[in-house]
Amino acid sequence: MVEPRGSNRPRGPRGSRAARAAPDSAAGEPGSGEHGSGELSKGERTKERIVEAALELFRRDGYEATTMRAVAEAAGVALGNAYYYFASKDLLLQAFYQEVHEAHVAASAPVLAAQRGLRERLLGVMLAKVEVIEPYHHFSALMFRSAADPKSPLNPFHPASATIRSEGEQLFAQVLEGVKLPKALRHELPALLWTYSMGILLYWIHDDSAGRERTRAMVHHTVDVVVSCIQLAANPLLRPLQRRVLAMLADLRIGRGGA
Amino acid sequence: MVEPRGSNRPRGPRGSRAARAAPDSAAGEPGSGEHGSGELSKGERTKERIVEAALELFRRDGYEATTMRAVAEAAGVALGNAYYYFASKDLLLQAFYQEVHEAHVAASAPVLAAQRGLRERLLGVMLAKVEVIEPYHHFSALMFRSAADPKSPLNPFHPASATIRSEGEQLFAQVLEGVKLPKALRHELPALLWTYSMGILLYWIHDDSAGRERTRAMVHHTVDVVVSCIQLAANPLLRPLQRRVLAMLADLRIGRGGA
DNA sequence: CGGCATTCTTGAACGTGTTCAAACCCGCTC
DNA sequence: GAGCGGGTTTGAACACGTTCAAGAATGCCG
Repeated sequence: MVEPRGSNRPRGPRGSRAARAAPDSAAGEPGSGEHGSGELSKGERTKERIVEAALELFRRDGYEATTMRAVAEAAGVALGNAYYYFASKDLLLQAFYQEVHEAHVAASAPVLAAQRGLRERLLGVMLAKVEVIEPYHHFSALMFRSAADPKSPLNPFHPASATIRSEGEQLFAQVLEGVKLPKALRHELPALLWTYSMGILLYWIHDDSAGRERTRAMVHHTVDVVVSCIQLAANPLLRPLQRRVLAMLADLRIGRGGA
Repeated sequence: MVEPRGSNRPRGPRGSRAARAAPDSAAGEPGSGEHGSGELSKGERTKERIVEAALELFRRDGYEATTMRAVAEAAGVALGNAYYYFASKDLLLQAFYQEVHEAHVAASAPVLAAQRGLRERLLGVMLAKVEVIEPYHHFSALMFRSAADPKSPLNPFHPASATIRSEGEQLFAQVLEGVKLPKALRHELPALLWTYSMGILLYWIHDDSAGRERTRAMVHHTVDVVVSCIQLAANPLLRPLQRRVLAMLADLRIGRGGA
């Protein structure tokens, strides 16, 4: 669909190739099928080492300051080997997102267990997010840099990021669990809230206030607004507006792959 | 405020320096003060040549495929000289944005002259935007890539982009001219509409439909929604929501430099 | 064991954006 | 003219992300 990338840029001799081997995304956990070898295969162990080295260096030095050479060295492999498992440095970031997301889910669990009201649940989850990502503020800008580029596998609409995006939406679906909602919205809200959280992230990235106070304030405000909007959606006075918004969302979904 | 960038990355010998000379942003047009020499100074002419070469190559080959070496050669200067005038390749893009924005203003003029209703004016201006940027779709992603990075001078909140952003808001202020509005919003709307247009841009970037039809449809829908919201804002029933939104916006403005 | 295929690994090489110290130019004053 | 000084220009050099052809390891079948 998108042309395979190397068409305008001048190349060396013979610029073929397209998809790498990429021993990735096997069905389930390792150690399931095959001839039950004890644990991870050799390649998988190497991949693991590379991810770990990368995450550690990212955390310590930031994304830009971490070179692929440093990652390779820290993982005890040759430079080219890192590229065998991760076709680009950006792709290494995906591992990072995954980790952050899992931490976020974990941090949200207590809130979701304790609170019943929409406002409290949403607020708790959003504040948990801000909490969780705080240690990475110094380099998280990068998320958006390539996230906005349609050609980058990191943008949330790229197939490669589909899982992580849908996991994000899932979390917001949990936020809505047990909450009374206008039924026209029930379907749309998880994706909308996920988008909203991306907006907060964008604000957060630009926020250099101490302790990220401004982002926290913003979360309080916007959660109020969002919850108000959701509740107002039931009001018959707003029916025409609601119709418009739903029509827009329907169109939006045609554009993407949207499940 | 933001540390001057070269603190973690390993450097060659002596990594001092901070601000370049950058013979830029003189008060008015050239040829005003000084001993009235005919026209542009030598340096200004060189700078001009570099911009022109860059824009042409960007248009022809896209941003990534255009190398600084190619720009320099096309401008008839040495590589290093391009960096004397533009501290980075990104900064060259700014010249491009400027050009696009001026084209957008020009394309909007007829609409603003002819239409009186808010919906028509906003719709016309937004469609004009989509029209104007269409030729650059193949590489405009880059706008957002660095636009989202707080450290990049291209992000709209960076001082270096302040002028171009405020020019954008100005255009939307024109859209509102002669339109009846809830006066609480009058102040906020230009910036909000500009933000809205950025959102559309983001959609547009990801839109690979033929003739960018989907974006156009999106514009129609969202303009409807936006106009509805503005009109509803006057409704007393929504006063509490309105108050919340305004409080949020106030907070938002503290964060930025916002005029 | 000997071949063969597949997966994994290597490191040199390429092209890129960017930096820097040294030169060049040009108008000025002695 | 000689010397000075600041704006301008140069091109080599650097570090980086990425590619690639070639080589090891490993597994598999006879």
